[in-house]
Amino acid sequence: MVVREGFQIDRTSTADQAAAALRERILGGELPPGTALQEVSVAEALGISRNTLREAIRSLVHEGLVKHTPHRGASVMSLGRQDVSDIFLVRKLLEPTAVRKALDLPAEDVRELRELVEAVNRAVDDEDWPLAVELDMRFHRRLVSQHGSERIDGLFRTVTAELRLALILIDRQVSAAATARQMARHGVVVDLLEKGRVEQCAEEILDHLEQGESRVMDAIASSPSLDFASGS
Amino acid sequence: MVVREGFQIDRTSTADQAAAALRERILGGELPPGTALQEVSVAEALGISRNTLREAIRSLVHEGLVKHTPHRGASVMSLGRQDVSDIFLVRKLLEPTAVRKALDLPAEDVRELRELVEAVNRAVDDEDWPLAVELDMRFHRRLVSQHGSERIDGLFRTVTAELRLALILIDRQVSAAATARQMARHGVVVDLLEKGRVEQCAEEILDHLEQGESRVMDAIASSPSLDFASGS
DNA sequence: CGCGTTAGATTGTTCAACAACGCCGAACAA
DNA sequence: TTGTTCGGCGTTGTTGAACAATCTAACGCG
Repeated sequence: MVVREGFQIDRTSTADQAAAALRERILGGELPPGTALQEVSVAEALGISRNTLREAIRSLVHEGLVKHTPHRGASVMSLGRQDVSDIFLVRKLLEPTAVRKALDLPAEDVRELRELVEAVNRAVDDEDWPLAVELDMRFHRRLVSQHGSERIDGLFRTVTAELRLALILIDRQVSAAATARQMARHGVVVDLLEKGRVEQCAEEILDHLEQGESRVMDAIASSPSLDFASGS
Repeated sequence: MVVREGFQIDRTSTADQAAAALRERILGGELPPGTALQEVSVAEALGISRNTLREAIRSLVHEGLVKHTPHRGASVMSLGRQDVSDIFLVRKLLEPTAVRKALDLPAEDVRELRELVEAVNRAVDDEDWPLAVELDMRFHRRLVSQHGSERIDGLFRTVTAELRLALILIDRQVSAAATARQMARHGVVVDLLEKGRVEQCAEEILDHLEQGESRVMDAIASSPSLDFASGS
């Protein structure tokens, strides 16, 4: 708690560290959706005080990763159809418009995107799914950053984080082939972008998203988790 | 604290109540941008514990109304050019696209919008500026809600709240005539919307926003507040 | 005048206690 | 059996005090 790790000093509050730790555990698949977060036990497990944990949890609630019911405690958010639909609504608005703003994209940005695509492909080849998902989302984040707005980036970041909540449940339900085919389309997007065929690129992304949405929806439908879990 | 007001029971945590109280004071103009929020004094003023206040403040930080610097405390956020630009970037993305989605708008929604426009006009006639701003933003919120996404509504809500942070500084700097002319355009928007001239309506809104942005920018330029106050 | 040092104030975090509330089972009545 | 009421028990909500870590500003010194 008071220890300095290595050489670099700490500069982040323990509450934020705790939030980060929980976020990692949630997005990593330990603490699956629906898991209750009991204050005393979690605080003890993280080695922090109950009050500090409370602050951390409040952050995660704002990020949409944790659901809080008064006097009933906090639990890892579990998404229903409605949430997934909402999330993809956001993506279908943000990503195509981002591409449209990416006309005359600097060469450096194109290179960066291409590197991400290759990284994703490598991860898919290695069948390292968690990494593939992580890189995939980083790619999309990079696209959305073309809007040039912190706030939009923020929304997109939380939205992708929430989506991962759904993805961890279905990671292995989904066939490898379908995933690979899906990921391969990123290359097409960058190609179109480089050639300035913006409108066509937007179409491509939209279709990409539609497919992604229906795949997640299907997976949720065949999942044991409740649909109405996310609250009325 | 433990008292039940009237008959209806409380159902909201004191931290949330405190956050709401602070939000109101901030948006209302007491606690102008830059005001330091000392934990002990504020907690005492609100009649709550320091720990509870901390939770409230963390909420406001997430909403963008309060800025927090480690070991230096929290203060009411003060927006710079960059923030205003960012906020209008978001609005210029969200509002025109919302209108485009509002094709074949139900009659009831149109009526609701029209009522809001009239309410705004009434407030302008009465020169009740705080109310006018409030209603103006409610009108825009209603537009954005056409996206049909909770999360987009959430982003827009925080963004408009932040904008009010800038507006309270310039409320009275701005000429009444210009404000009135600006607000009057809402009627045009609804008219176009009702006639289904969606594209033209989007243009109208975009122009409306451009004008609003430059007006806020001008006001900030001639304001004593620092531009770089929002942090690097 | 510049600069390190120290003292005071403020924030970060913990701990222990109590109040308020939800959950669950036992006792009881219909 | 079914339904209701009543406590007990565990958890959350909130408080107050305490200490550690850090920032700020005034002071004194060269």
